[in-house]
Amino acid sequence: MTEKLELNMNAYLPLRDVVFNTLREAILKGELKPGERLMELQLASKLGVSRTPIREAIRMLELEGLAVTVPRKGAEVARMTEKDMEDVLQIRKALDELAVGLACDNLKEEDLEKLHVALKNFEASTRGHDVKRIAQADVEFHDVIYQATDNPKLVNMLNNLREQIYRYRVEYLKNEDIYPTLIHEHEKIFDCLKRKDKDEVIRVMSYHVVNQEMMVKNIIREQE
Amino acid sequence: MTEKLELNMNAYLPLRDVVFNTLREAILKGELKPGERLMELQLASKLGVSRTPIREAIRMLELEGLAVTVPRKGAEVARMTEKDMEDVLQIRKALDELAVGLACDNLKEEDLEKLHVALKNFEASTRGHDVKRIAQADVEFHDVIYQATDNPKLVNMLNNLREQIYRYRVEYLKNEDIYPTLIHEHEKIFDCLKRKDKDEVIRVMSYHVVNQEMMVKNIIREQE
DNA sequence: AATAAGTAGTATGTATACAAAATACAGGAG
DNA sequence: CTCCTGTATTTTGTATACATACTACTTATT
Repeated sequence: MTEKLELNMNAYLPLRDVVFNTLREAILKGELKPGERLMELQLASKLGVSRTPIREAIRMLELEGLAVTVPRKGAEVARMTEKDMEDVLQIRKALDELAVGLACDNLKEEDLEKLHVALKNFEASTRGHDVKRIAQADVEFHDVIYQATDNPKLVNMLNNLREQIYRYRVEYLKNEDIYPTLIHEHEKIFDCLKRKDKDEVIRVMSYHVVNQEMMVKNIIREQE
Repeated sequence: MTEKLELNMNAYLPLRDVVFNTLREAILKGELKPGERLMELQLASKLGVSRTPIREAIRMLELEGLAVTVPRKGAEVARMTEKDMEDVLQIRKALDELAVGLACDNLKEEDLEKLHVALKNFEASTRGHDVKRIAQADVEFHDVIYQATDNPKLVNMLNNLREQIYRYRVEYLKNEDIYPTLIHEHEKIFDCLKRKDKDEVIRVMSYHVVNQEMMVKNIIREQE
């Protein structure tokens, strides 16, 4: 039969998505710096594709807030001022509170276990010095909560907001002094969820995000 | 899809943006119905442009949540289930609460005046029978609040969320019985903002959105 | 009659060609 | 020296061509 051949072809992704993911990664990792121009021809030759998928990927980055384009001038990696960061974190605070509240209502026993694993995993990661791994472990902890909201649109928006501050988060995670605080806050969130104490978990999450905001703002101020 | 779909070429804008706006309007107005396919060639010939700007516009609609594309199959106007609507309104409730709280902190005297004008304007519009005008007046009332948040990103997200339920909102606004309630709620919001009673205005706004949610859900249930 | 294979037609994915606008720079006028 | 301007170059905007996958219909086989 010809069945298996078709299965192999299923692994196929449109180039625009491959390009989109590649550029997004590069921006988040800081390989493409804020303000850097995204020139279609240059990117096309660098990635070995034509301009068409590049252009479509840029349109997508644009709506994700990772790129800004000026008509007839082109696109560049979005710059972030302190004000932009405040705006993003203000929204993120509201949505993280919503998410953790929903999670508190919905969490199953198995979710709590996953959360506990993620918690321990984060704690362990801070004993190493691999900042990316720490950031990843933190993402995974919060992801368990996001998934429990049973609201895909909300998950999507929270991931997007997280993306927008990722560059700066990695910076502040280099400061090892904050690890104990972060771990403690994660533990408190976990405890509240276990006890189904909705009001309290929202309060803790709120504090957790505000803390982040101050850290990130310090980073930005230093960079300027 | 036999409507005309004409482009407004007056503005000096890249065609992708013109096409994007045109298609978005058509979807919101219901000229393009949920589930309807968005075929590039067909749209291109109908709008008198090539496929390129159409494709880029579709990528943008996709990230706005107004279109869904399946690789190698094409795009279609996003369908909305009752669950999707719940999800959107859950988020909207959280962000509207945030917005009205911020507005309460920031509102200047002139903003209050603008809000009062919008309030009266809405009231007046309900005495006519032009549903679109009523919807527009409602949008303008809430826009004054959004603008006062001084958070462009939040404004953007709220506008996007509003877009996603616009089709159904216009439906429920056809029910004239609800006008007094809506007017009363708007008045309460205005009064609270005038008195700078932040806690209360958030409570009222929350109620306002929950009310909408129930109405919209009824509409969807009727349609199924 | 039902199903499978083959085939024509259609739609999307990608590349490239051409047009128009923006930018950079050189040279000349004041 | 500064500013303006014209031209060359670069870059984006748009259209089109070609390749490939999908759809639907027809035909053949059981």
